Amino acid sequence: MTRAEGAEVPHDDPARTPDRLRRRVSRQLARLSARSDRLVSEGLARVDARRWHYAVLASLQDLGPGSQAALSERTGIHRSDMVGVLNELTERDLVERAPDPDDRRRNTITISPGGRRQLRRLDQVLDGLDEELLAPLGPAERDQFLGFINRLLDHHDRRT
Amino acid sequence: MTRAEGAEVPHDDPARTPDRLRRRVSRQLARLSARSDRLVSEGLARVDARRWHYAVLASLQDLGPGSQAALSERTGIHRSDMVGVLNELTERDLVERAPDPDDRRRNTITISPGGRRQLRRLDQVLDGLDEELLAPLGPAERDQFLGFINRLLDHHDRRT
DNA sequence: CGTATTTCAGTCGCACTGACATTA
DNA sequence: CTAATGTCAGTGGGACTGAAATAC
Repeated sequence: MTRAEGAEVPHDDPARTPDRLRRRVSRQLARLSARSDRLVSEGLARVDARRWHYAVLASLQDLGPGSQAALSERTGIHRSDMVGVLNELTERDLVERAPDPDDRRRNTITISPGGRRQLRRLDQVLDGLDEELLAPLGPAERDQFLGFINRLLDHHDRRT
Repeated sequence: MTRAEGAEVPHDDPARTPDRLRRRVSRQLARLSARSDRLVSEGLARVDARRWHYAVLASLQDLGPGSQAALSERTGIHRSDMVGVLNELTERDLVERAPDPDDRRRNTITISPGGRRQLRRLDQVLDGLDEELLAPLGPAERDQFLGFINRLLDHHDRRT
């Protein structure tokens, strides 16, 4: 089905040539992600949300309130982007941002009832979008695919 | 191993809660792609290249010369971005851009000997980067992973 | 005329860097 | 003092839109 490992084919050998770009994982991954991002961005925009909103709301719902730095850690959203995201979420009354009395450098972020409602909505929207994204794969394949991604992600996360 | 299909778990059910973000394929895909992109961008920058350069050079090498529109079609790079990429490639003497005598709207782009050399170099660099990206996966798993990506990509390409 | 090609200017979401003031 | 926190300004690559000029 595919070339054997370590076949030592030179990079200008016609044998590798016909699908050079198709076999470049990093490239195909980037292209797939771009399509996925567009799908998701459009879907979320229809309910006045962005990808970052979902990550923050889900983190607050599942792991409870936290400082901006803690949310940054949990979601992988950069500290300097978090402020803008929280501005948007507070504007929409989906979270509350209150000064932490125990450490006056910090804000404590809490999800609101409206935020919980929006999170349920976003989960439904994203269920549909993930379904659309993964349409060609069967249930077991989807689990494998997600498993591969998470293994790679874990591996590269532990290298920070 | 994972939840059964169609289990109808509500989005606020604690049973789905612990790894909500980890199970969102579109999100994990985007995060993995971001890490991959960074890896690749840094690696290519060390040899004065970008991702787009590789796609164009490989397409020229494997499928022969073509107009900018044709290259756009082959690589998936937007027509309006192609001009900038080709400016960079001609600056480095990796391709030649000549007016097409048969259709004076078009430029015919040809890879140069230097371009072929650079392509071989980029293939080596990218082999190393893909190896680093996929380090946790065995050979068969890598093939599966790439297979999944390409199936999804094909499916969504045929829907344009 | 409508259409295709190249080019330019600008937008957008995401990820990131560097700096700063405040507080621990 | 150093370190952490929130904030702000700015950068950068990638993907996109819209429009103009030219040639078919």
